[in-house]
Formats: sequence, C-alpha cells, structure tokens
Amino acid sequence: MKIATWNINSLNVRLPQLLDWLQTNPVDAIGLQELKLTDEKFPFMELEAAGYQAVCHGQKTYNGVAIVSRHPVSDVVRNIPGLDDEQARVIAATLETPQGPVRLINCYFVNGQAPDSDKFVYKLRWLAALEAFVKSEMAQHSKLVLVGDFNVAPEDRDSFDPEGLRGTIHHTPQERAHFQALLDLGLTDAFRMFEQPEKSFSWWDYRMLGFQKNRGLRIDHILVSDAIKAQTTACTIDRAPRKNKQPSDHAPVVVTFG
DNA sequence: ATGACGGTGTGGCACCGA
Repeated sequence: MKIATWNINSLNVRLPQLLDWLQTNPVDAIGLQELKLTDEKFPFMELEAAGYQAVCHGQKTYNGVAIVSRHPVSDVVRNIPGLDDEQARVIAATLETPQGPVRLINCYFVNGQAPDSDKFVYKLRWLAALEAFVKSEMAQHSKLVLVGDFNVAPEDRDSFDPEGLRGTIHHTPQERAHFQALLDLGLTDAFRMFEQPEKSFSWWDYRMLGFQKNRGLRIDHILVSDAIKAQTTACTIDRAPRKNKQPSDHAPVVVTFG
C-alpha cells in the first residue's frame, strides 16, 4: 500500500501534472491540499478515467482538500466536527482496502502568517481542535494515517535556516509543541523512521531560486498509527514534480506499508 | 526593511501563501 500527500496549489492549473504523477506513481490514495476550486469544478471524470475515485471539500480561491483513492471510501467527514470554521481544510475517509479499512485524515493546516498575528491565534485554536478530532478518530480506527501540509517544520533539521528563522512562522515553539501533541496521541512521523538525506525538504519558495538553492522547509508530513507503523517500509519525498514547468511549490510525500 | 514568484479574483492591482 502507498499513500501520498501533495499540496498542489490549484488543481485547475496542476491537474495534468497530478495525472502524470499518478501514472508513474500509482499510489493507493493521495490527499490533496489547496485545490482552490469548488466541488462543482472538481475533475471527477478525469480522475475516474485514471482509475481513481475522489471525495472533496472544495472552496473558491483558497484552501480546499480532497482524498483521491483507488479503493472505495466510506464515512467521509468534512472539517473538524465542533469547530466553527469557514475554511475548507480537512477531509477524512475510510479506505476500504483488500487488507481491511484504513482511516485517512487529510489536512491543510493553517499557515498562521506571523506569531503576532490574528491568523496565528486561529492557527493555535485550529491545532487544538484538530488534536481532539484526531484523538477521537484514533479511538475508532487502529489503522490511521494523518497526512497533509502541516505548515510546521517540526525540528531544526527540517528548515534550511533554523537559526535565522528561529521563532518565525513554521518554527515557533508553540507550533512545534502542537506537532509533538499529535505524536503524543500515538502517531509517528513516517519520514523519520528511516535514514534520509541531509536537508530533506518538501516546500521551496518560488522566489529567489529557492528550489535550485534547496532553501526549503519540511512541512508536509505523514503520521501513522502504531498498527501502520509496524508495517511501514519506506517514506520518501518526491522532488521530481518540483522540476516541472509551472510546478507547485510543494513536493509529494509517499509512505509505503503493508 | 523590502521584495522576490505564482494563483486567484472581476482586476487594471491587491491579497495570500510559507
């Protein structure tokens, strides 16, 4: 089984690249973030032709998430129950795989802009609500995978300039404490289960030749429950699509298990 | 200190992302 996550920064623009990527990387399911389109404009037909079905929680201009899967999906949840949130950032579903059900939670975490901003307050409130949601989901599903654009660089080694960016957005102790709180629920950062190249990142700024200089952050993550962890054999970042013409600023992350 | 790049909207630039 392979599950991926990719912030594609507009599905309208990136659909051809997504279809290309799925052809060379036939994952069982992928969580997409930043669709930037409404459900009516979601490309169900094109994905179906590629062998995938999808459930989505779209929104105009900003946000928007989807789960695209080769397997049937059930029990779809959109947004965090109990959180009054007008932004479409969460979709969860159960993948009905031949090896049994796998719960997949796909999130586009709040950016937060700057630690002294209202958006940062929203980010922390959103993170606390997410933790409660994931906790309740874990109580119901032993095989659970939490994927998405977390907008948190968990450790110094996840940033191209940990000293210079200390205390700035993605790097604050508060954000890192929330990431740890998710791990404390019984989840494991699949990427760090394995030896990885130095300076492994999943996002690079479009500006200032960020990708060419590898000035990036590792902010896209795959967290797995213990039942999945025991079966996990690999987790990689695929930098190839970042070299495409008109790339997303994020690269896909893929976990292999079972 | 600022802007740099890219996507979106009903635009003639502003806003947002990270």
